[in-house]
Amino acid sequence: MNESASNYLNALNIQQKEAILHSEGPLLILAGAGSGKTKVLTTRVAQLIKDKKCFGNQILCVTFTNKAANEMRERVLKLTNNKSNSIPWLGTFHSISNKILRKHAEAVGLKPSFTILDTLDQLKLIKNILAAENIDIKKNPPKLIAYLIDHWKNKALLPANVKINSSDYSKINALKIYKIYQERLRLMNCVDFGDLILHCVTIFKNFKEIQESFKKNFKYILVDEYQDTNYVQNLWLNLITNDSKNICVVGDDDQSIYSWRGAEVKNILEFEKNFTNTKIVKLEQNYRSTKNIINTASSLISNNDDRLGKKIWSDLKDGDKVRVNSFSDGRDEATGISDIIEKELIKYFSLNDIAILVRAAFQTREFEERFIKIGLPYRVIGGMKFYERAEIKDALCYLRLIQQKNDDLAFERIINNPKRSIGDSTLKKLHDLSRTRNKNLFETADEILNEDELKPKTKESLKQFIKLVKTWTKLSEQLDHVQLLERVLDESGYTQMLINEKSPEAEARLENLKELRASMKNYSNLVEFLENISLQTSIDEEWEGEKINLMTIHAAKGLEFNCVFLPGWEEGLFPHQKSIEEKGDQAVQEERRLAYVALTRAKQRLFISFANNRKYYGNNNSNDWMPSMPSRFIDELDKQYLEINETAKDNDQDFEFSQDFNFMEEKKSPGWKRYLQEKEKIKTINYTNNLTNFKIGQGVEHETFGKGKVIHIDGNKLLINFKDSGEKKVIDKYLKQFDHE
DNA sequence: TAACAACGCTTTTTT
DNA sequence: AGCGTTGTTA
Repeated sequence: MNESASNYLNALNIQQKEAILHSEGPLLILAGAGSGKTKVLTTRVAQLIKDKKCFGNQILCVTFTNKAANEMRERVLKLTNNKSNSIPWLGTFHSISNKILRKHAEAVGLKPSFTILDTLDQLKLIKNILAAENIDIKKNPPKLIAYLIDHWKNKALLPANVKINSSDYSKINALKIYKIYQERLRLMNCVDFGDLILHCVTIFKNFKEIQESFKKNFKYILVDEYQDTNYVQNLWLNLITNDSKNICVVGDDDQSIYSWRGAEVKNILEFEKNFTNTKIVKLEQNYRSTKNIINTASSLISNNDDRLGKKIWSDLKDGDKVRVNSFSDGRDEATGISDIIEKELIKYFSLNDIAILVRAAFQTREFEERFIKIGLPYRVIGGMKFYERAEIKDALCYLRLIQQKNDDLAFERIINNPKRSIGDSTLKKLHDLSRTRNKNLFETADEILNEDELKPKTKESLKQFIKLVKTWTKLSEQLDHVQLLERVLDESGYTQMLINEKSPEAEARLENLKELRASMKNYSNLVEFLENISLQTSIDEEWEGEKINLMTIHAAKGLEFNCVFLPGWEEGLFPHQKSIEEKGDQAVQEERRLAYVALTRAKQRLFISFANNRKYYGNNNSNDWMPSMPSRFIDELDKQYLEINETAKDNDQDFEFSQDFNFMEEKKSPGWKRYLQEKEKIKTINYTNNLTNFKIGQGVEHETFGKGKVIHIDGNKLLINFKDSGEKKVIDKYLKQFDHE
């Protein structure tokens, strides 16, 4: 062992060392939140290479997200001083499967240049099939069918293997669609996310020599976030694991939050039954959070059953108590949190150290509005995916069609975009003809230019389009992919269409297309670009700059922040109503694990909050407030680690968070009465707030911005011209009168 | 065919 | 409030 290797081993605790040095045979690492599991995994990989147990390309290392994979790659390379291509098989299940499938596409009847469809393409395809089969779209919602297909794939079930035991019509229809769907995918040379993995499994099962070559190559296997693997992923792993059984999985049953995607905690619970002589290592020391945070999180998760029973502990200081705040409504919550950030945190922490983690994506909106208003920079992580934007998809579909004429979905998307007077009726005709002639849409369109199927005007328009695509196809052999895109956007009239629009949105779209061009330069040719773009979540999430982080709890998995805000801890939102309706107590337990993940993201400061009223669906009528109750999870937190602030409820000293949950039925319950009282009070507050006492031209003073003058009034929001900090919008309650000379 | 109004549904979480 | 689907009109 060389010097630097022993150095980095010294920085580890006993269990961590144990996990790293136990290189042979099955190993299960139960790693609590913040227990240094990434460190263990990266060090383990580095150690295998340094000890010459194998080459970097003989290690299969599977992570859950691209972000995690990139981070691991960086850290391993740092430890081994190696080149970036030295661990080629480090990636997500999907990206590794993609790589395998490109090599062996023919084994499942595909060409290596297959396209990966995203969720929207999938849905569109299902809709098309439903239309062609004359199946009622209302009785058979495409989304439900997509969901069922996904579930079957997660269970490794091809159409022929699906068993439906009841006379469940929606499932019978869905299965029928599934069959056609798979045929269509093959004809278009496309796969969906689920196929990436399932096709690999099929190949491993049907082609022993291919399976053997991988089994032989992968001397060591490592799997991160094992608690979130589903049946087909686990099967995939088993098929690729060789007789030496050098498989090391890392997971935390308390952090299993993807059962809705087919994840089976069973995999981690039964790992030792599957592999005899499994070595189990528990990492229980938390290096991330203060004692108060860890103890709060532990008290919550202890309410779950069926745990493997880790006891995580922290050696760090107690730290501040976890704060629980109550607000009158969602907007108030956003205001309150931004106040805490400005008044308490900004002095000690970078904005990058601050995160707001929400249960559902729509919750970020109120915070965005607030931050825009007061001028605090923020970033939303994992929001709109770059390649999902309409203009990007349009551009990609042009390229997809150029590269692969049988991509009907691409054809359909761009045929009338920009408008070419080729509308629904023409498209319907094309679809029908293509089905009877057994040709793809492009071929069919090309063919009927010589026939009398279409009106002359439509025919001419279609002719122009076909001609353009053919020209681009020829050009694609001479030009590089970036130049090709430029030609396409130009000659198709797409750019001109956006320029003509003259709206800010159109300008943003043009900007996005520029960004697309820039990102294409990272790939050497069109095929390579198209092969990889679909698996890219977004074009390198910009982490640069000083910004507050906004994201869902799911997206925050694996991350940590000094200061964490957890808003919206209300019954119905968290735990979410839908999840409870679907799966009852099992779902509540998963929601609780999600809450546990949320709590354990925090290193130093943790703020939980709930609002007494929340508006859903962006309803602006003041009477459409949904009354909300504090989440049961707040009740489950051990109070000795909390500091509770009932800012919106100062009249009720012995207020308890646990209110009567079924208040709808029992309207005379104390909880209901209290709610009515609160509602009255909130109305009063809002009323007085809207009538501000300040007048335009008046001198005012603000705690942080100093002195200034009122220049505009909008309800209780005032635009102030501050002497030192310029124009800012503030709410009147933060202003004092200041009579200037 | 395209442009526009009306309507109803939505929001759980994602590779 | 925002989107997609449906209906109406030029």
